[in-house]
Amino acid sequence: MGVIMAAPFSSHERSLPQARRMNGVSTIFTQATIKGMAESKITPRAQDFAAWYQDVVMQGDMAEPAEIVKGCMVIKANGYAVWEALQREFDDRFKATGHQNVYFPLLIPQSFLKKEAEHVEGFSPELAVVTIAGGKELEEPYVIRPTSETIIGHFFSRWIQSWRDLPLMLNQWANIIRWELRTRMFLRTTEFLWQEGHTAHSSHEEALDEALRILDIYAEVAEDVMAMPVIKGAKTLSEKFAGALRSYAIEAMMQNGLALQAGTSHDLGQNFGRAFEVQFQTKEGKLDYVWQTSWGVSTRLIGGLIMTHSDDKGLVLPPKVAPMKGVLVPIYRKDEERTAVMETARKLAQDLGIKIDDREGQTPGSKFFHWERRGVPVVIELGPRDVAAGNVVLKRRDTGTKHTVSLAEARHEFEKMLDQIQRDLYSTAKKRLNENSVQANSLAEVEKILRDVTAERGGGKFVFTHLKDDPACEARLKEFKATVRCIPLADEQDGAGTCIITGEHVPKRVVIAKAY
RNA sequence: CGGGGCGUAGCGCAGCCUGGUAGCGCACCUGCCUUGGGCGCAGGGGGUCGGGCGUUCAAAUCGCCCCGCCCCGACCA
Repeated sequence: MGVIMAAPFSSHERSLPQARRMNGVSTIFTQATIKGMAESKITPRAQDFAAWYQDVVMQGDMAEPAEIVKGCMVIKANGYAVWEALQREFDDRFKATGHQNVYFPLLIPQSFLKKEAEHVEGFSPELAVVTIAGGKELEEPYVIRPTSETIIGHFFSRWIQSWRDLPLMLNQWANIIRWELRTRMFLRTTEFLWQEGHTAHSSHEEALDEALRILDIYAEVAEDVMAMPVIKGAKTLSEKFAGALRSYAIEAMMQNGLALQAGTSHDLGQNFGRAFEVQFQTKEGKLDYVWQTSWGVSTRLIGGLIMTHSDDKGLVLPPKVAPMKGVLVPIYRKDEERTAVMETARKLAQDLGIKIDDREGQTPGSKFFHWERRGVPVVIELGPRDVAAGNVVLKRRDTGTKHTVSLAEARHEFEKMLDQIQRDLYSTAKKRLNENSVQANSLAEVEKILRDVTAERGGGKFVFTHLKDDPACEARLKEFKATVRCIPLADEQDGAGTCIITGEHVPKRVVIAKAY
């Protein structure tokens, strides 16, 4: 056999007759064979997007549910390596813009949360609280940080006295816990990893500049590194961070058309400064509260990455975040072929900086499937025919196309291919975003477009319409479970108009969508 | 927190209705053979059937209670 393997297995295929004839060669697929494969079973996107996502996460060896810990996940090596790549990209940019890394305690005195009225109200429902420690009931319980504004506010007040201490620009990489009712791997888990930046400034203008500068960094990494197009915008007042003056976010569109808030940056004003008495003496000698910002991206980005690029065969990773940019699969039959192929393979792999999949007892076919599922951008095939001809075959994960190139050009072609994949992934995603962005000019129109959209069924759109930034107006969207994702910073459409609820003048269209 | 589903070998499942002491496929181990998209053959190892209590001569199977996970809704990065 050897010629055939049908198209990738999918669940609808399981119901097909067990034996069939292709190219004159009969291939047998028993139900048990397909279902029982340790690596298999990816539900097609069109059938059930949410199930597809779960399958891709697990088959791609990115993560699995912790099972014994409710709502938590184990991030596996392949997934954590992506996180490390993202961490590097962000961390370099934070450092280059004057931020320093620090680490604050995981446990926060419960009373701290209560110091900012809106903050406590926003976070109370999702707090995990430690009441017993060392076998004794604590006098004051600790909450496990859901975010660190409060404890950082406390220390800021000790560290900041004068305008000379400002700006203070810190960042921490940490884990946090928010007791969520509904969890999905990477997108929303009880515990997750993130970075949280916290800065203090002497003027509102400077703080706002900082918040927007960080938003630019978030957008840059999302688009240039993750190949995930985003819309930068302000959150509405009802969607903003609990305790902020105004929140900003980057919003991405997943393949099912649902929005994903992929990063947020907050203008905290003086709210936490007042709550924690973070005062400084101005150049003029007067006392003022500091103007703060906070901002974060989390492991949720990995979920966004997966839902932006992956396909029914499994994970697709942009080269810039892929733990393995390529892998070489050697092909041989007899020992003498093996010797010749492996010798060339070793040189080539070293030249390309990639690994050889030299596992014995596995056919090349099973290796191709293996790396395909794990999203490796380029698979290099090298067999006796190639060695004889001085060639090598490069296969793109995203398009599935193969290119035969000479060994001498392999390195150049490999790098060119990686570069091309990175660009193509972005433009494909960008095109999808554009094609699924529509305008609406009445509430009925918005509802008609979004009413039947769900995470599983898909069909989501970004609906651009004129809506006043008023909780009462947004409440109307709840009737069909949509939200205002953001008020784009740049006017993405056609300027001012009248609010579809109140008829009042609003300066530009907002983005309404269903979201994760 | 409401609704639904599930829990039997590492994974996916059958067995349960009608009790009789556990089975299939994949994975794994050994050998031979194969290798350009999930090779084949032969042999082999692996399970306190989620937990507890009860009914019974006998419980994966029947009854009660508990636990956990997943999915769907209300809340959220």
